[in-house]
Parts: sequence; structure tokens; C-alpha cells
Amino acid sequence: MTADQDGHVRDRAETKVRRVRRSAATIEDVAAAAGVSRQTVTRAMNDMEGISAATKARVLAAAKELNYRPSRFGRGLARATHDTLGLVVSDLANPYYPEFAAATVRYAGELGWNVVLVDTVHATDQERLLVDLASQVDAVLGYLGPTDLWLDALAGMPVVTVDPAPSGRASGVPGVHAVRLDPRAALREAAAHLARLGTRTAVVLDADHPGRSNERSQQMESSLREEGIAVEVLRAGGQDVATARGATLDLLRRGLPDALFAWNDILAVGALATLVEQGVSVPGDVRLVGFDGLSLGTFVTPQLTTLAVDMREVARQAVDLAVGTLTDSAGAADPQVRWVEHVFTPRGTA
Amino acid sequence: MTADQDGHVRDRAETKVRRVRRSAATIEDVAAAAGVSRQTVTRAMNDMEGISAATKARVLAAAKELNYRPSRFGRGLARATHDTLGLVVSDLANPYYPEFAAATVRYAGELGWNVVLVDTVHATDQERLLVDLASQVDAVLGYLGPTDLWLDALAGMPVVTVDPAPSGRASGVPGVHAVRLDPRAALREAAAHLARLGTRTAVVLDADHPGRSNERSQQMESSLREEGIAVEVLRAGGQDVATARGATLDLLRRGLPDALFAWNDILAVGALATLVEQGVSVPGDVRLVGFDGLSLGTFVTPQLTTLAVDMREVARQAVDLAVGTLTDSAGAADPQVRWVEHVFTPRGTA
DNA sequence: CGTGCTTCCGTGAGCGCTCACGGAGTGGTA
DNA sequence: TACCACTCCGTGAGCGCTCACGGAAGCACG
Repeated sequence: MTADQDGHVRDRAETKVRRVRRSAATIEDVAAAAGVSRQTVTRAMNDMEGISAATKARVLAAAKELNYRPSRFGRGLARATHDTLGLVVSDLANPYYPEFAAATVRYAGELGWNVVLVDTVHATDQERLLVDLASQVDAVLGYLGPTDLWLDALAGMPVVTVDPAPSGRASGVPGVHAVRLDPRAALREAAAHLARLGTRTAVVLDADHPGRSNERSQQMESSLREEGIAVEVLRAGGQDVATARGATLDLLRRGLPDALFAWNDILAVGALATLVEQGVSVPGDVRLVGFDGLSLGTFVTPQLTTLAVDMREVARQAVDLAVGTLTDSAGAADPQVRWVEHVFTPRGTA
Repeated sequence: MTADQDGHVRDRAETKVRRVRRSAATIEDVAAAAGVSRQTVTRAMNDMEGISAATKARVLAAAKELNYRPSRFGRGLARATHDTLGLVVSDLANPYYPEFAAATVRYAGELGWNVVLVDTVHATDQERLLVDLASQVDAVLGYLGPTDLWLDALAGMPVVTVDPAPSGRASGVPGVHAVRLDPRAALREAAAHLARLGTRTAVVLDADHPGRSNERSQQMESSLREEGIAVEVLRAGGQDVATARGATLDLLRRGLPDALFAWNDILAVGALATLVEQGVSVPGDVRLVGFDGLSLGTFVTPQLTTLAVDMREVARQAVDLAVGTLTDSAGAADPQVRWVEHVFTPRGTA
């Protein structure tokens, strides 16, 4: 890391890279080897029209012989589009995001789109990361974080945010769409389910994040109240297993409620482990409900009752929105919102 | 999907993309706005020498004003290197790979390298994917699968394989390195630990993959034998939770051993869940040991005893090898192998 | 005053590819 | 023969950027 006279810190690779000279074959080499022109090579490589089967075979053979790989950069420069989507997640170490990413990569792949996946949590300069991403993809989708961080960096490019709605400045901007998650019906189902099991008191285990966390736990709270259940919201201040353990131990000391509603499956799993270790029976003594429907919830015993989000559906909606904006005539770029409903998934803990 | 006369199936996005015309600002625009030349803009954007502070400030202001984002393609074409590593994993839905990817992205980022992450399991044409990756990165590392699939596609480019050794044709190729995992010491420790607990019989729960699986389970088998423990290898034929459940139920019918040694943590967690559900006490009736040390093993109760691999260390070695080959003088490209040892991590199940 | 050095900046050229065009050859019709 | 349509292929030009150079100005030295 060095700093220039403006105090701007450079964190790129400073050491001069003396690359193993690859002397990669270029389109010109292939053209010469096959005795044709560049354009004919292009036609062969991209399955374009206007080339005879014999010539095409000869070109492809030459390409294979020379180990020719078309340069993504050359192509990117010459073409207007790149058949590529940028997928942004905030932290691959959080099991939620790999599940989302895997579903998206799969669906986009089925449609013939490439995906460039970036993880923002480790980025030293998030804006630079997004700017860089923007220059090489046709659209960006995923968990982009606060609007101010990306609205300028991605200006003029189709964007699909997932889960939290694009706030303030971003709403109404052409080409900026949203896939939103609606847990309300599933929450009502879960609350009714808990009431049916005789639940009188409940604790909402909140991760206490400023934005959406509040909305989600508020929704949890009100749906429980509507079933006549007394609710306390406990802000754990984090969404990792260790935090859940601490909060649960705290709860044990103060006296357990009939049910525990966790902000997400990770907190739920942490609570479950702590409860079981302390000899509390789940769901016998305490009912437990998670949120997200991660596969992780099926690894524990008893398996976690949760409000699942259908990742394939989220992926489908997000990719369809992005691709739709790209393929439709320019007029169809007006902002759209697609809702995906959570699904109440009773398993072993409630 | 269409097929041309050669029967070659195209799976790229066929629909013509009529992109929202972005009319992105180019370096020329910035140069004109700031009243300087292209080269001066380059100097300002890349913190290069030979530019006065005043001019630099003027250029950066103009760039910001025009919302200028340097094109990755233009830059890629003009530059020899890209400060970018290609990271290949086989399936993000398998919790092992996100942990590896997160560690690698983080460490590479600390060194100032960008990372392009690709998932091969969903690729319709894996070779094409790798060829595409190769054209835009300086080196490739990760889980590349069978040598034949990538050796040609990545010819002449630094490659670092992780875990399984590059087989046959790839060994000894300049620039093709390996980070290998060595579980032997940890296996001995685990076996001794099990013996100390009075284990007389054990079952190795194998995932039954043709290549490395055999080696791993063989190592498990022999280390247990050396402690005088009778071993049976059970080939489950898969490495998902459902498979583990089936195999465990099968085992229950036939009579349980004193200990279960699972091919990886996922199988172990599946076995644990099944055992607990069936009223078997772990580690009371059966000791259980996993393999990999995924965070997932700390989510279950009791927490999984396992042979952990230090992902940060693996990431460090892999990135260092790749970057080292790139930065050293060309002679240092002779194949290297870095070993990372597993760490026996006794937790709750043994 | 001529020479050399340093600092700052601009000019061609070219990276590898695709696009829009145009031309050569073939076969059919008037 | 003259004309047209069609198939196949090649030729400039240019995408946006950086590299290697070279030139202009300012200053110090003999």
C-alpha cells in the first residue's frame, strides 16, 4: 500500500507483473492458418451465417490446433452487449447468499447468460468494485446495499435489487427494478400455527439492523399479536450463531416464553443449539420458528420450522426483470416490482 | 436453443439485445472536458507519474462530472495484465465451496487482486466457461476437476489446483501448481482419540467418488486399523444429507459400530441427525467424526467433532502460488506443491 | 550561450475483435 | 448475352484504452 501526494491510497497490486508470456493465438493467426480472413473466423466461431460447412470445419480445426481462445476484451470492445449479468452478494460466508447465488447462476445459465459474481464484504472500495463490474456486464442484480452506494456507479444500466426496496432517490428511476419478499401471509400462517399449539407468550429474536430488520420484526410482532400472543422483541445485535447463543442464554436466565421467532435461520439454529444444550425441549418446552428456509435448517435436529423463500423463484424473477429490460424495446424500462411470497414450512421445531 | 448444420448446440442468449443506450463517457470525452489529452487522463485515473497535482485534480473533476467509468475491455486490451484471478469452484450449493471462496476472495483482496468467481456445476459447456475465464484473468485457481477438462483450456497460464493433485498429464507442467491437503496427522490423532474412548469397531462412511474419495477413505481406514480398530467401509454413493440418512438407517438395521467416520461434514451432519432422531446417543452410543471443519458443524447439537482444514491457510497458499508465478521472473514457474495439514478438532461428537 | 537534466504533457500506433459494406462467383431467367 | 438473386468471403474502420516515444518548457551548469 502506498499513498500518492493527494493522500489517495492505492491498494491495487503494486508489484510489476512479469507475466509468463502466453503469446496467445489471435484471430489473425487462425485466419492465416486456415487460409481465410478474420471475418470468416468470426463467422465460424460465433455460428454466424454466410459461411460454408467445409470452410467452417477448416477454421474450427485450425482454431483447435492453435489453441485459440477469443479474447473477452476484444469482443467486449467490439460488441455492444456481453450476454453477462453482474450478481452482487454481500457476504458469501453467510449461508443465505450462496443459496441465492447458486439459484441465480443456474437460472441465468439456462437462459444462456453468463454471470459475474462479486462479494462486497471484502471489497476495500465498494464503489470502485461496482464501477468495474458495470463496465463489463449488461445488467446488475442482487443485494446492492444502500442506494447511495450504487445509484451513481450503475447509472443508466438495468438494475434489479432483491429484498429491500430501493429507497428514496432510486425509486422511479428507469431501469431500476426490485424483487421484493412478502412474508405476511406466511407470518400469519406461522402465528396461527403457534396459537393452535397453545402459545401464549413469544419472543422475537431480532438481529437489530437499522433498516429492514425493524420492518421484519415488526411484522413478526404484529402477526403474533393478532393471534392474541404476548410478544417481546429482543434485539440481539447481530446475525451470527454466537450472538444467538448469548441472547438465548440471557433469555434462559430471565425465563423462557412459549415460542421463539428468530430473525433468520442462522439465529434460529444458534438458539436451537443453545436450548438443546441446556436441556430445554424443542418444541416441547419452547416452539422455535426461523426465517429464510436455508438448507442448513434441515441439518439440525429437530429440523427447523421456518418461513422459506423459494430461491429459484427469486432468481427467476430477478433474472427475468434484468433480461426483460435488456431485450424489450427501450420503452419497457419503467420500474417494476415483483413480489415473492414466503412459504410457511412446518418441520420439527414448531 | 438452436442447432446449426453441424449439430453444434448454441445455448447463448439468442434474443437480440437492444440495450438501453448508455452512451457512456469515454476517455476522449473526459480529455476534451478537461482540456488535456487522453494520456493525461490515463495518468490521472491510474495514479501514474508525470502529471501535476493541479492538472490531475482538474481531470478527476471532469471524470466525476461526466460519470466516466474506464472500460474494462479497453483497458484489458491495451494492458498485458489485469490484476485479476479466476476462482473456480464446483458447486456453490455445497457449503464447502462458499467457505473456500470467501477465504480466497478476502485474501486476494488484501493483496489488491480482483477475483472472478465461477461455478462449474451449472455450466452447460465447462470447457467454454474456462476458456472464457482464461481470456480475462491472469491466473486460475480452485477446484478444476479432471485434468483433461482444463489443461488445454488453460494452457500457458498459471494454474493452482486445490486438494486433489493434478493427475497424469498435468504434473510437471510449468506454471501448474497445487495446494494439497494432508489429513494424515489429524487422522492419526482422531483415531488415537477414538481408541482412547474405547472404540473397537468403526464404519467409514464413504461418498464413493471414483478419485480422491477412495484415497481419503483408505487413509481413514488404515489410521483406524493402526489403532486396532476393526473397520468397515460403507460406500453411500453421494455426499448429501439424504444419502447420509439412508446409509445411517441401513447401518441401524445392521447394528451400529462404536464409531462413525464420515467422508465429510455434510455426511456427518446427516448421520448425526438420523441417529439422534432414532434415539441413539451421540457420542454416548456412537462416536462421530466429520471431515472439513465447516462452520455448519458448529450449528448442530452436539457440535461436530471433525478434521478441520484451515481455509485461510489454503487460500493464502493458493493465492501466493498464483501471484508468485505472475510476479517472479519467468524462471520460477516450475511446478510447486504446498501442503496444508488438517487439524483434528474435537468438539461434541467424539 | 550552449548543453544537459527534469518535469510535464501530447502523438502515433496498436491491442483483438466485430460491424457495415462491397466484391467475386454461381446459377437461373428473360 | 444481359440481368438479377443468392451464397460465400474479404476489406476498411473503429470500439476505449495504454504503451513507447518525443517534444516543449523551465532550470542549472560549465
